[in-house]
Amino acid sequence: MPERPEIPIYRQIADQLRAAILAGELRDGDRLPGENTLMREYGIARATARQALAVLINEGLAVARRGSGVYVRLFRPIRRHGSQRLTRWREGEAIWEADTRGRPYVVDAVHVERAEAPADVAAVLGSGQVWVRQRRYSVEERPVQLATSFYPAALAEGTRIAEADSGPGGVYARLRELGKGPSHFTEEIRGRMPMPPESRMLELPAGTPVLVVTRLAYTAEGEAVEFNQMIMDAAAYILQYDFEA
Amino acid sequence: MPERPEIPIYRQIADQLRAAILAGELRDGDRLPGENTLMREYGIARATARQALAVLINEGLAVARRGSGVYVRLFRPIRRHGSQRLTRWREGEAIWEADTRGRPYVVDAVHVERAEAPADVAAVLGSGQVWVRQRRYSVEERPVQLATSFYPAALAEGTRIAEADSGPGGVYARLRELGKGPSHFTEEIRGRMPMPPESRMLELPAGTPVLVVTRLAYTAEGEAVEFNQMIMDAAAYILQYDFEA
DNA sequence: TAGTGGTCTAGACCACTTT
DNA sequence: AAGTGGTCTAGACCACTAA
Repeated sequence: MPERPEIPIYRQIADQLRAAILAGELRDGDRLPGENTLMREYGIARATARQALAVLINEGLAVARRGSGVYVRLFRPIRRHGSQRLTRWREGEAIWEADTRGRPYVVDAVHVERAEAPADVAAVLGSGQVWVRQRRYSVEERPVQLATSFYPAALAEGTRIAEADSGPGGVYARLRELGKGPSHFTEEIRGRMPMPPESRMLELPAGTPVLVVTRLAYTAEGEAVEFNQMIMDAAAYILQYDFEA
Repeated sequence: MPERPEIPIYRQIADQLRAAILAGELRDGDRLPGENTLMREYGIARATARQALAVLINEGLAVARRGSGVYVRLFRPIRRHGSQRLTRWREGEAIWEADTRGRPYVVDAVHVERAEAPADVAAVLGSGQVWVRQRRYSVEERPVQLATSFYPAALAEGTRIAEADSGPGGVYARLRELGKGPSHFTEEIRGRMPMPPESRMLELPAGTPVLVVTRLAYTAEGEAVEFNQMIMDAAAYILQYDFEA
């Protein structure tokens, strides 16, 4: 086995399995050799076999199903257009429709409340009191995004922005009715591993990072009217931005 | 110890340590309790203590240094602007701490060659033969990005695009001289765990995802002149895009 | 030299899935 | 009932770091 004894056994095994996956010998959903198989085949201890499989699981290339086996992971991303998608809100259509292109989607875990803004949010919105809208998006039964939006309380108070159902056209339509329609946006994107609550809400298998998109929306006058933070299953998304030189 | 026996011991320990990190009790660079400490303190076996620490390491919250200990991880990102036209919208609004000013990039691992294009590249550039430019960027001694650019061979042949040093102003200046200056860009962003070669080149600790940015550059006439794929240490970058409704 | 993390063995019991 | 992954114990030897 130790063709290259300087490389740990569990890494050699992981490398072989990864190569098989990337070469297409093992496809999406295929079953990988399990712990017992690896123990027999390579003459190693249980923990070592687990370690090899853990490498692939932590790379997001495989998922473990208790009582069943370890399987090659699927990747069917949603394409999200950053620069073009927001042009359609004027027509009263929910922004989310643009992303899924007719694929069925579900919004749940909706939670709307008035609260004191975290320091970073307050600094941007210039308002200590905010209305907070939280929700979760799922596509084809699979949760893919958690979103939390903040709006200055002075703006949202008494409007449907402060209700669970924000009405036709969503929050942006309400803002426009207030003469505060968003016209400029900035989006910041970071990548990191999920925290446990995010992992739970998005039902993420080990080895899946999240994309954190923070969007700020401004009126034409430069007033910040929305702070929106989205936590996305990185395996579920491709973000696309178009711009000119 | 088992306040909630349904939660595995190693998770309970990891949760306590994570809470201490997020609460600021343990700061960037601080040493976490090591394996031996956890074994004594919780009366657990070695493997269990390792498992607890592995959770934090895989979340990117900690890094292990052999022979030394496990430490809380630093996060000092670089802010990368995808579209810089709307700079007035970002003054005084940096949400996440980022230090971009005056930090020079060092470029190494430069490799330029003529090759046959991969299928996806060929489909975009409309050219099977391409010149490939690879390089690595580092900031403050730390490698942060790998980049691979493809140019149609018919365009690059005989120009400095096909040389290691592309000359003043870089490749884009050469393209302009050819009357093929890029004027429209699209960038696609994905997040995933790194493959071993990427991990090695970027010297990534376990638990750090990468951001994969694929940029396509088009002339004003709509001709694709560059396919550029960047692999970025996700802990080192914030990507920012500005746009209007 | 003492302590640390990295790798590995050889067991064990459990919950869960599949047959 | 058999097989699977999830958790855990109790050891071992090693390479590396720091005092």
